[in-house]
Amino acid sequence: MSKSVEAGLVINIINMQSKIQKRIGAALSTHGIGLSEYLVLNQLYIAKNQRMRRSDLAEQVGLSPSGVTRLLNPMEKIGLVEKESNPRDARSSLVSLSEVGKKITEEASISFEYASVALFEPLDKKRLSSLSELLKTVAR
Amino acid sequence: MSKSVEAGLVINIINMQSKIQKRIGAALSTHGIGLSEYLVLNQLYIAKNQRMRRSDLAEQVGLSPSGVTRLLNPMEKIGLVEKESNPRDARSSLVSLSEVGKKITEEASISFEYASVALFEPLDKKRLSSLSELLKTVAR
DNA sequence: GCGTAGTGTTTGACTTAGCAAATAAATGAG
DNA sequence: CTCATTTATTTGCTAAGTCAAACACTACGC
Repeated sequence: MSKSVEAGLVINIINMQSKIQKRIGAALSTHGIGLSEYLVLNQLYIAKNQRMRRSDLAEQVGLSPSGVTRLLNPMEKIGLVEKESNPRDARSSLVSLSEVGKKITEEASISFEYASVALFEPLDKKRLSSLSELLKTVAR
Repeated sequence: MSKSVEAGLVINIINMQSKIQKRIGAALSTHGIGLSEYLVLNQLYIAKNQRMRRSDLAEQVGLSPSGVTRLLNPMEKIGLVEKESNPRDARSSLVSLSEVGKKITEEASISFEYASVALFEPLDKKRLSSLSELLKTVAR
């Protein structure tokens, strides 16, 4: 029973993810956040007005809505993000990046960058952008 | 603050992983197993004598040793794998694939294949093998 | 307007997995 | 041989995240 290229790819991506989790997780832990927290912060950082609806956030970072609620609660408590009520629709509350959150995101991004570069060290620039291109076409 | 190619790649791989988890997880659930369980079964399937030490299994599938213990317990209970004592070293017990486990693995592999192929549908054969090649060089 | 269907978020119960400590056995120095 | 060290596994506790139900609000058909 020999495997298709696709199945091998899936296995390799799973392996990469577990490497990412370990290495990048370790890098981010020096800023007191985990990988999911970073993804949320980063998403808010690049959002218009640094403000988003929780369900959109869930969508973007690949978590369930309840996962976002549970993740955000402690982040609010330590002041990384702020909850704002939505004047347009009282069901959904908006989350925004606080000044502190913005600063932490910028600092954490540097670690994220370094760790990412280290992960792909074995590839030269050309292969790197080729890999990036290919993944981009399947990732979304 | 614009991101490096590497950082973008990491984000894309995380996105892929979450897609994989959802799609392949759904495909495997029809066989009553999850993704981690499949990875373990598959690893045993291709192992010499379809038999491995638990710590090697942990290594291969990217789990902690305790994770393997907890994953394997119910799998033993339903007869997918069997625990054997190791005559060479009584500390480590061997895990082997049962006949039932072998059958389930073969069936689940078909679903895994289909789901994997579907995930990479947007890529033609050439890009596919190119992606595979590139990932292989960084994954291990 | 008013009730029913739909949308966004939170909560309760559960699952999966990790880390560190405990346990159990092998190995090596003397 | 025996004690100390190292190696393999399991267990207690905890964290992170899921699903389904509950809750809160909006919007639409009549």
